[in-house]
Amino acid sequence: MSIDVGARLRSVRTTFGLSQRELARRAGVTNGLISLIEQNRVSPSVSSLKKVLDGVPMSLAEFFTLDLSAAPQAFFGTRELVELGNEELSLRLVAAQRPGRQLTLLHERYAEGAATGEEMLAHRGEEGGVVISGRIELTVGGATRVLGPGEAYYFASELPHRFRNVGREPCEIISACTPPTF
Amino acid sequence: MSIDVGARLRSVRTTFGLSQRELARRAGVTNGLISLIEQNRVSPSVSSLKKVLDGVPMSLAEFFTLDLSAAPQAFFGTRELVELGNEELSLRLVAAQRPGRQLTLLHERYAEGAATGEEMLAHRGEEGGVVISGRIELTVGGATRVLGPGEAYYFASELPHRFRNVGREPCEIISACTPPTF
DNA sequence: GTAACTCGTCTAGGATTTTAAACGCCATGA
DNA sequence: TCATGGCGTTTAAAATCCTAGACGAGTTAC
Repeated sequence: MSIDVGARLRSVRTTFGLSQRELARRAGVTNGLISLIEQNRVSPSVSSLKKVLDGVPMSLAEFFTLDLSAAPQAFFGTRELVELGNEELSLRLVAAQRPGRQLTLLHERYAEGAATGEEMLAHRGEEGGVVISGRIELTVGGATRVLGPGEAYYFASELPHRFRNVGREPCEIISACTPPTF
Repeated sequence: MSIDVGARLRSVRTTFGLSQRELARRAGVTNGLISLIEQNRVSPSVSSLKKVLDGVPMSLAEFFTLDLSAAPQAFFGTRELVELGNEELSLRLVAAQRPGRQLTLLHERYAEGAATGEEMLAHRGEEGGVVISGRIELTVGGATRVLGPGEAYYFASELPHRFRNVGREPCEIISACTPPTF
C-alpha cells in the first residue's frame, strides 16, 4: 500500500520521543500492536489507529496529511509558470510541475465575452478567487453575481459553476483551489 | 467515536451519486461491507477504507478532513471579506468566517518598506501567490528573490520565509495556503 | 558476572472485520 | 399478476486484527 501507515506511525512516535510501550500505555493498547502496525504486518482498524493517535495526540486528518518524503522546496519567478488556454481564456498555472502539490493557484485572463464554456463545471474540492481587473459574471448553484476589482468569491466546487466576462475589457482573476483538480 | 466514519462515507458516496453496490464494485469490496461501515457496525481497517475511497476517488487525508456540518455554500462580493492588519501590512481574508474551509485566500497589501516581521515565519502546509503590483522581496529557506507584477511563488510553509516590500510603491499580492493556518 | 531494567519482536488464541449469499422492500414492465 | 432488477440490510463462515504473554538483545548498576 502506498500509504505506509507503519512508517508514518514510527515517524510520529519517534518525533515525540516515545517508546512503543509508552505510546501503547497512553493510547490504551498493547505494545505488540504498535510493533505490528509499524512493521506493516497488520492494517489497523480506524478505531484502533485513532486510539493510538489520541496518545500523541494527533488527529487522523493530520496523520494522513503528513508528507514523509517531501524535501521542502521553493519556487520563484516565472520558471514553473505554465501558460495554458487560448486567446479567449488564458491561464497561468503556478508551480505546475511540482509533484504532489496540495494547491492549484491560477492567474486567469478572460477576453471580452469569454466564458468557461456552455456547460456548468462541477468537481470535488473548494475554490476561491479575487478579481484584479475587469468585471466577471459568476454563477454558482443557481445564484448569479457580477464581481469587480477587489471583490472575491469562495465556494464548494461540487456546486455547478460558470464564469463569464460581461465587461467591455479583459478580466483578470487570481484563483486557488484545493485539492488540485488541475 | 467522534470521527463518525460511517456518516462521512455515506456523505461522500451520496455526494458522488453512487449506490453501495456501485461503490463496492469500483473499490473491489463487497456491498455488505459498505453497508456495515456506513452504519458504524464495524470500524474498517485502514487498508479496506483506503480501497473503498480509491473507488471514488478520494485520499484518506481528504476523507478525515471533511467537514460534515458544512452544507456547500457560495459566497460572493465583499460580505465575508475580513480586513486585517495595519497601515503597513493590510490583509483581506476571503470567506473568513466559513466554518471548516480548506483554503486560505488572502489579498495582501504591503506599504513601502513593510515586511512580515523581523522573525522568519514557519508553519505547516503549502502556500503560493501572484504579485499584482509593486515589487516584493521573498526569502525562503536561505534563498532570496525579488518578484514583480505577474511573477509568482510557491513553497512548503515549513521552510522559514519572510516577505518585504523593497520597491518605491505599495505592493499587492494574492496568496493562498492550505491547510488554513490563518 | 548477574540481576534488573528497557527496548522491539514474536506467537497463540480470542475478538473483530470482511466475504459470500441470502433477505425484504420498492420500482418498472410484460 | 408475476417476473425482473435495483436498493440497503442481515447473517454464518473465512480472514484478519488485537491482546496477553514470552522472547532475545542491549544497557545500567552492583
